[in-house]
Amino acid sequence: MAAEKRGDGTVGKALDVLNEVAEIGSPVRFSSLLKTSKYPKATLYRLLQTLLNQDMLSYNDEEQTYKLGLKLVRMAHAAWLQSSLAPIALPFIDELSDKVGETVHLAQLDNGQVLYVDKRNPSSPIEMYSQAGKVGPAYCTGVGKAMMAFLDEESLSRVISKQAFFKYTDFTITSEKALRKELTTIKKQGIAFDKQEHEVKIICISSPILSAKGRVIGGLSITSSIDIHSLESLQEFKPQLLKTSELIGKEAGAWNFPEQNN
Amino acid sequence: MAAEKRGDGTVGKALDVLNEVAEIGSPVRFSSLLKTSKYPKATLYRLLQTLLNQDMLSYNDEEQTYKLGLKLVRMAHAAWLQSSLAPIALPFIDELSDKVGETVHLAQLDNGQVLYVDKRNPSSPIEMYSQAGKVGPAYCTGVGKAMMAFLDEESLSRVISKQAFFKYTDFTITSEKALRKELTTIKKQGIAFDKQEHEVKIICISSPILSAKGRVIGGLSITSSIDIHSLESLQEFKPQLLKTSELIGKEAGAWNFPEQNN
DNA sequence: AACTAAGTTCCATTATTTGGAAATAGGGGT
DNA sequence: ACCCCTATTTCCAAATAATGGAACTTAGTT
Repeated sequence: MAAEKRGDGTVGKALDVLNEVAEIGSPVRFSSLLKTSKYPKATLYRLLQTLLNQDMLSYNDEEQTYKLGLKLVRMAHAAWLQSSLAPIALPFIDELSDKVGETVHLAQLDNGQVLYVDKRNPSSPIEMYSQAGKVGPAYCTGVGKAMMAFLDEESLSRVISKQAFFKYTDFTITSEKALRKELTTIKKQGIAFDKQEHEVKIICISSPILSAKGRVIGGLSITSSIDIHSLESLQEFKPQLLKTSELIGKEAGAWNFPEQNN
Repeated sequence: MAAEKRGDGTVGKALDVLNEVAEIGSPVRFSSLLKTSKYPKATLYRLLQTLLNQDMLSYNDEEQTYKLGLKLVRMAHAAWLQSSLAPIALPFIDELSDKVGETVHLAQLDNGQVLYVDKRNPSSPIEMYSQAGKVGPAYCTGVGKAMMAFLDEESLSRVISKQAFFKYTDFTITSEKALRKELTTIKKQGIAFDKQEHEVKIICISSPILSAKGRVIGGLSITSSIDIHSLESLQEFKPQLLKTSELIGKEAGAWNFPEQNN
């Protein structure tokens, strides 16, 4: 037995299709989905109809395209409230961002990737769309490395196996060996840096958020650009960053926030 | 024809269960769900397992509780990007919020309710998902009334039939008749006010966002409290509010934003 | 009108879901 | 330790829903 891979009957298939639409990221036509999809025409068609009925997708008559439905936005609000660290961490992040005057990110590990669940940007609002819900690579971001460094070996291997090691910049770590070495250093120092590994000019200092039992429940970072800060000057935020992470970890414990196992 | 009720096979049932968990808003035990649910024990159990497998739900071993999964947060980001007015409206809202220095909300009608898809709060920093994804009543909010006022009769009846007419404050409109009268005035003036109808002390001025063909695609509001503004002083924002709404409507047209039919 | 590509429906076959009932796991309490 | 009560999980034959190849419809082209 062992349905090792995916596949919970029809529901699994439907969510699969939903994911495909999500990943494409823009309105898609039926025929376009059909080309990628592993499901036969009639099946795919019916799955799409069902998802439409359920408001998980919306359909544009004129363009004949499908896209994700607003119902998801609605549900996600509930999910964010009840499943992310964000509501718990909120006051601490506000305070940290006020004090340091830089962009602060709160993230969690989700399926080997970094899922940003909150963000504070004290200065300008413009830049990008909201970060909550956005995902990024774990192996080349500050929060990602900070969280990985404190995983137990089993979880770590699982997460590492999901890394793409794509070379975003000249500084991106592109091998498991180099990554593991870096993680050892990070664990020793309690702090991770992103040295322009994901985006040119963007650097950050980051720490894991640990539960009372020492398990990783999230990550916190202060981000800046090399036009404003050097790695050394980011260092100065270390005490405040660690303090905030610790406070969030404590608070999470008080709220029974689950120890995850990604 | 007309599958009047709900029910797209198993997928529908699974999403139903997901909704139930979402609506409860906090981690739930199996037995607790079972009491509310229309599905028999074994069925409910398997649906929950499937949703767990798919990361739509997460399970807390110690507490034996289910809650919404992070996958939803992730998907919602994609949904927000591709299905809401927010990305299109972003620059216009930034500008409006800068100019007026007050809280600005962007909303859409979703299933008879107001779904907030973006928010700017010039004073305190952005707390993204704390508002995006939030829903509110249509009959007693500025954006809700502004949008309703410009619906065609068919859509309007549908939306009105979904209103609860709960009396939140002394000023809440609690009958269809009174609401329809108010909507007529709003349509004439092109602007709606929330006169503490939803929350005491909170007032707002609001306008619909219309497509080129005059169909409602969203709503925009400037919110304040009676401690700071009177209705008369909110009036002063009318030209800017209308202008911004118009610009967003135009831009949406350029991007082929679909005319919805709520 | 004939051709083509895209989208939709049909329906006999097959695979999944169903749900009552029984088994199992967890607590207390005595 | 034992029993009892409750909550959760598993089983399995019957019932139902999903499947997908093929046929059909629609819209756009030559």
